[in-house]
Amino acid sequence: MKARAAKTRRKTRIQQENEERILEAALEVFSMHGFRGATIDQIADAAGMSKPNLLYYFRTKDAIHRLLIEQLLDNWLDPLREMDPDGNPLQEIRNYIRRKLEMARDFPRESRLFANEILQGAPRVEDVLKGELRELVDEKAKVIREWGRQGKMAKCDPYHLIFSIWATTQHYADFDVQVRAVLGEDMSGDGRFEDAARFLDQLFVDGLKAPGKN
Amino acid sequence: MKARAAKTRRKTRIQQENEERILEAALEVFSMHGFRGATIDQIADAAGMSKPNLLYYFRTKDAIHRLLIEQLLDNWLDPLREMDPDGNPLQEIRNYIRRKLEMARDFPRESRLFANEILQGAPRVEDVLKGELRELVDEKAKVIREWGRQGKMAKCDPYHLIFSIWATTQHYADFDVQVRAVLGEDMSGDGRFEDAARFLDQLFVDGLKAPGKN
DNA sequence: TAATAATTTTACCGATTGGTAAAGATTGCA
DNA sequence: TGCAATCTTTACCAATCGGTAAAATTATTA
Repeated sequence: MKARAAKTRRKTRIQQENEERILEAALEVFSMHGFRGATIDQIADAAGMSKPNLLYYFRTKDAIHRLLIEQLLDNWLDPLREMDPDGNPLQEIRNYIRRKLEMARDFPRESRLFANEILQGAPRVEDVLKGELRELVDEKAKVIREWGRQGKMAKCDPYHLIFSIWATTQHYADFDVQVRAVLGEDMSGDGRFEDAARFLDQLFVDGLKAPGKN
Repeated sequence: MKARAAKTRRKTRIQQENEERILEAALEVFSMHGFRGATIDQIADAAGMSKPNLLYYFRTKDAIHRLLIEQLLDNWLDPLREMDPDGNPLQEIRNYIRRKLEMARDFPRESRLFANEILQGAPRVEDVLKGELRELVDEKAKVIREWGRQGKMAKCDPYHLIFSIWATTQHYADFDVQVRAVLGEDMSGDGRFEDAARFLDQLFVDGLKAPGKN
């Protein structure tokens, strides 16, 4: 522990700055090409430094990726954690959807980094998925089921509800290229976002059947 | 044209078999690692042949990928094409959802191949997205809007409706690892599929508000 | 300001990448 | 059966991959 303490000494100003630049560049590259498709040269290029210089701060490509994923997972589950068992069910779900949608808008690269990781078999996050994530979802699933039992919202499969919220919101980050191709580039990002938010609100609350018919 | 005709002569039995084996292997590898993350050696390995032998049938890595994407797009849009303007709106939408869900179940690698491509900026399918895909979606969006206008279903943004159908259904193929991690490996694929189908039916038709309340 | 620590550059390494040349083996057919 | 067309293997290539060694430079501090 003493020996380690010497290694864990305070970070230099330069170290601080360069690690940030590297992580920023790596997020850009990894989110675009996935782990195997990304190269250290690309990241170094995007960070505006030489490859050996980059490797002075992170000893391996894997180390950069690992840290990025770690930081990502820290924030990723927050919106779900915030879902309040004592709140108004429909309002809680609507809030959750909106928060997830905001994250897709504000952190699309993080979303794609995660999507790439899952899509390619999640070799580096499997334990988190089966541990932390699963526990949190189990917990919130119980809450949602209880809401249904109490007649505060429709009874439904809470797991698939959560999946469908993840899917619909993250879609706007992960499939951004497709969304833009279909809607046209000219529509502003904010307009798209507001339209999406309005639609998802409607879908998750009322569904699509003709109004007035029950 | 005459000169080309000579090249387009009938395929040998061996050629037929080997091209199939290669495409099958390539689908496996590309869908797992994306274009840049996949290597010819991996594909050749999976196809049980040497790299130069593989390159006898496909002259470049790109050519294999291109053909796979081409074949994929042929089938991918069929369910949407089949949506009948003269059918019962809600039933047509439910059918569309089910067909897409079946595709996610039966062709998960194709779904992931496409997802990888879009996620990584869609460099090889941009023209299809902005052309064929966009036109089809525009056409069906008009149909859905008309359904709303006639009071046969709720008025809603048809584009975001289509996005949300794509997102929710493809999620089960693209994020399979995550879905399994949360639901547990033990649940059979069929059970998962039926649960998902039932939930999506409920969501898209009735939404989540408590039944009886309008 | 001198010495020490931190940072950057230059030059490189072996392994792997996508792809080729050409000789050898196999196949189908007259 | 012979022979041309098809197929497969062996041996390679230049470029790029992730990563290292060590000298040269810059920043920090006693």
